[in-house]
Amino acid sequence: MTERASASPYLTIKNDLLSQIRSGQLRPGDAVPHEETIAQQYGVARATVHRAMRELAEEGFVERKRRAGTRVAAVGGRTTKVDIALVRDEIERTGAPYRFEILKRDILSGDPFGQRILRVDANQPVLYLEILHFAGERPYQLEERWINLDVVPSAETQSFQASNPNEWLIETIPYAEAEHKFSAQNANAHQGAALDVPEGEALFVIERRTALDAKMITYVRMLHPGQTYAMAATDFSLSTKN
Amino acid sequence: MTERASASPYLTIKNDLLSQIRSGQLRPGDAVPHEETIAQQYGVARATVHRAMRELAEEGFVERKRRAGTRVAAVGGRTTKVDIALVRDEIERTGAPYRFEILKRDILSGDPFGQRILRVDANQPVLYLEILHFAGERPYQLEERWINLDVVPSAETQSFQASNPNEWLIETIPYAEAEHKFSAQNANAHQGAALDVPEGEALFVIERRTALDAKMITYVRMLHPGQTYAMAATDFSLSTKN
DNA sequence: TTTAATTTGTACGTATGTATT
DNA sequence: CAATACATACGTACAAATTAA
Repeated sequence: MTERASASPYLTIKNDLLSQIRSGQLRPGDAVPHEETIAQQYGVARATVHRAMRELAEEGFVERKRRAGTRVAAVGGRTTKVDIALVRDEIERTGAPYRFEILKRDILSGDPFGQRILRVDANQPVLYLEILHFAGERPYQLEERWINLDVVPSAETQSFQASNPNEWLIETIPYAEAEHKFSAQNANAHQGAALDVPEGEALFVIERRTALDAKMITYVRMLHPGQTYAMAATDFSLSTKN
Repeated sequence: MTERASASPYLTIKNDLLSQIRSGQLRPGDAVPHEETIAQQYGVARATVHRAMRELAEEGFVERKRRAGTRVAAVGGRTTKVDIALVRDEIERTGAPYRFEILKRDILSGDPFGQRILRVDANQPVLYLEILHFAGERPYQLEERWINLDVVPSAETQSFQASNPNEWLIETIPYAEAEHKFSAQNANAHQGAALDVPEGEALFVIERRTALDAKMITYVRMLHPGQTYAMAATDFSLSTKN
C-alpha cells in the first residue's frame, strides 16, 4: 500500500482506486465504475464517491466526462510541485545563520531592460538592487532585482534593514501573482566574484515576475552556484497525453 | 478582477474572497467570516461555502482550524506547478521533428553508482542507456538512464525502436511514483560533444527517481543546454510561513 | 435534426464527528 | 469539560454535457 488507509470513507475509496491503478489492475483507458455503482459497493452516498473521484481527477489519475463516465488517464508526463521558500527560511533550515548584503542600489531612469521587463514607459524610474544572501560565511544566492517604482514608490526610500527587499515586498503586497522560470547559465565575472565561484561556473537560476492586476511589480533573478544547489520537487500528479 | 466570475455559487464565493485577499481588503492574519455567516450572506448552504473555503485552503490562501476558524494565511514563499512533458511532445510542440539516438547501451554488473542509486545488491545487473534527443537537427536533451533489470527484466531485450526508453517504461509501468530534482551543472567533455556545446557550458539538469512499492525502477538524468532551455512554472499556490 | 437517456457536476438541508480553545 | 467551528457524510434534487436512438 502506498498511502495509509484512512477512516474517512472518501479517502478509503480514493486510496483503493489509486492502488488498483498503480498495481496495474486498472490500466490507462480502462473504465472506472460509475459513482452510483461504487456508492452501492461501499454502502455510501454518491457525494462521497464523487469527492474521491474529483480529487483523483484533479491529481491527473482519471479523466471524467459527463455521460461518458470515468476512465484511467493516459500518462503523458508528470506534474510536480515546487516550493520556493524565502531565502532566509531556506538557509536557516540548514542551521546556518542568515544575513544579506546589498551590493548595488540604483535608480535607473533610462534602462531599456528594466523598462521592458516591468512594462513601464521610457523615463519611468526603476529601482535596481543587487543583493547577496549568505549561509554563514558562504554566499548562497545572488539576487538581481528590478522594482517598479510607479507601483511601489515607497521602495525608493526603504532602508531594507530588518527585512530584505523580497520580504519587504511580500509584507507590502502579499498576494501578488507570480510567474516563474528555471534555467541554467554560466556565471559571468561579476557574478562569479560575488558568489565566490569561478567565472563560467554553472548557476541555477530562478526568475520571477510578480504582478498585480496586470501591473508589473518586480522582476527578480536568483542565482545559485550549481555545485551546491538543487531544487527538490514533490510528486504531485500526472498530466494527460494531450 | 483576476478570474472571471462564474455561475457556480461556490466559485463566486471563492473568487470574491480571492479578490478581497489580493486587493488587500483582507490582510494576512485577518479572520474570514464563519462558513455559516457567509452562507447566510450569499443565501446558500453551508456545504457550498465549505467547498469554496476548502479549495482556498488547498491553494494556500487561507488557513483553517477547527474551533479557531479561518484566517488569511501568512505568505512565506510560493509553490508552483511544473509540467514535465515527454521529450517527444515537448519538441513536437515547437514544430520541430523529433528523433532520438541511443548512444550507449550497456549491462553493468559491477557498477557501484547504478547499484546504489537503484538500491540493488552487488552483482545485480543494471541496464545503462545514453540517449540523445533531437529537435530537428539540434541536440535537445541528453538522457543518462539506469534501469533496474530486477524489476523490469524485459528492458534487456527491448529494441526501443518506436518508443524511446522513457515512453516504453511508461507503457509498461504507467503509474509509478516519481521524485524529481532540478539543478545546474557544467558540461563535461563527453556531454558537451553530444549536445554540441562547449565543454563547461551550463546545463539544466532534471533528475528523476521512479519507484513502485519501494522498489526502484529507474533513475534518469536529463541534460539540456542552458542557453536554449528554460522550464516554466505556473503559479499554483502560496506556502505558509512555517 | 431532435429527442431521450446516461453520467457527472453542483447544491440543498440535516446530521454527526472531531480538533481546539 | 463545554462550546465552537471546521470536516465529513447522507439522501435528494436538478443542471449540464454528451452519447445514442
